[in-house]
Amino acid sequence: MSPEDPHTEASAGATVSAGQSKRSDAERNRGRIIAAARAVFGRDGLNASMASVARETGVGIATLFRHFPRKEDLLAAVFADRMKAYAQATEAALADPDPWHGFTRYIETVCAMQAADRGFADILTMNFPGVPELESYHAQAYEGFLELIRRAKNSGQLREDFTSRDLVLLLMANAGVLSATADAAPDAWRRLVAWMIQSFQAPARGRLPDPPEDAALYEAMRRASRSATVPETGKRR
Amino acid sequence: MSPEDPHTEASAGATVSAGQSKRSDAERNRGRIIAAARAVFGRDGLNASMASVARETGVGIATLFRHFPRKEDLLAAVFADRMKAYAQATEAALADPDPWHGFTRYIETVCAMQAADRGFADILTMNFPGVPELESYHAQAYEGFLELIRRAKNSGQLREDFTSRDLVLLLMANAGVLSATADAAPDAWRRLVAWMIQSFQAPARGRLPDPPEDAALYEAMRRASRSATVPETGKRR
DNA sequence: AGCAAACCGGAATGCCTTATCCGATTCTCG
DNA sequence: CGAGAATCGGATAAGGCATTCCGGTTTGCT
Repeated sequence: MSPEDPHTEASAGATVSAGQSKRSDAERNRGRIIAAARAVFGRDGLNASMASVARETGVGIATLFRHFPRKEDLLAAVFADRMKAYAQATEAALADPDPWHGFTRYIETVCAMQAADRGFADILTMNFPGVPELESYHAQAYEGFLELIRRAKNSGQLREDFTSRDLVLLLMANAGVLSATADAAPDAWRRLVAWMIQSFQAPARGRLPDPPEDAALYEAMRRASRSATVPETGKRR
Repeated sequence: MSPEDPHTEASAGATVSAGQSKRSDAERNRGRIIAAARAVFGRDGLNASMASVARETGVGIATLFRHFPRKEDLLAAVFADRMKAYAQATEAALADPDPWHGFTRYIETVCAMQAADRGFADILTMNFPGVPELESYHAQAYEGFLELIRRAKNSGQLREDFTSRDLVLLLMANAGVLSATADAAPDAWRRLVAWMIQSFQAPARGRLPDPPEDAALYEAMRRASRSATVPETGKRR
């Protein structure tokens, strides 16, 4: 198979069983919705409204919600292929003969994916416990990244105290820079990433505070995903 | 008084000369509102609702809006003293005999202020062109930081290619980490800051992409402040 | 060609936000 | 201690959001 050419493939069969049992106009609209949503979320970020997606597609609101009953479902359909690319990026990086170069190129690639798609930037710092399409790729990418770390450390070029949680930290930091700079300074993120990568390089320049616990980070990402789909109804106390 | 034009006098009194000419209960309420708002914005971030501030204070919505006609005005009153502390932190850092230590401690202090107050974390990555209380402190802090950079570079411990825009970048990145981790991993930001500071230290480990233009960063911060006060009404095109 | 089921779009619901109106209360000064 | 004006607070407006309802239209099968 040729795994390149993700676009046409993904938009056609975004979910596995979406294939047949629909009427042709419904099938066509589903594809158009996903394409339009990709553009809208990529431009305006994850909290672009469902109405704006419907408008961009040229269909009514009801049509949108019939195909994707909750906003979460649309997000899953739109970002499934990006998550797939995200997971596959580790394989490409592992194929690099130079462990350190593979490691840095992976980080740059992932952060560039965030920069290219403001919605995806947010998605990467979230977990969607009810959406296996996104979660499984997330786990898969995590596995690959662990191997990347192991190789880079063995080569002596990655600091020993680097952990996988540091990537999550960088993704969150990068999302912050991207959402703050947006179109006004679209390349600012590159400088942040460069600062961080140079710091990751061995030898260590000093001690670091302990990274956050895995469980704590997971909890943080889970909360973020809740407040992103449900519009900020959180009044605690 | 002329009923035709009630707001010029009112806004002047609310912002500049908040001292005397009010009734005692109004004066007392003003103080209580600011205290409550400080707590609410610190806990929930900048987009906590005005209603929640009124509830926390124990006053009606109208009272809140009479004292602070726009949300922006309340933000200015609440964060003026933090901005002052932010500006004064450069003086403390300049008093440090060790230029590098003063530089790093300043960065840690500022990022700690972000972590201690989620509202302030956002404020620092924004500009409020219509609010001199915030803007002037911003400018003052900027001046002090330039001097800090000069000293640290002269001592040979700060990389020559560091610029003041890198602090803005770090503040944006830190805001991203803080808003993503929140209570779930409240110390995660310390690790990000440590990574960055170690990278700032001379000698340079490699080249960096150019920092964003000053004008571009300013524009980005200005936009952020607009979308923070006005609730996301931005429909361009 | 006909006809039912599936699908469509827009109007409507309910909850949120910032901001304003107006009748009731409370402070202040004589 | 008694007006009168400043201040209070709940109801209300205006608009954004995700989501649902319903009458009209299109499709596909016979």
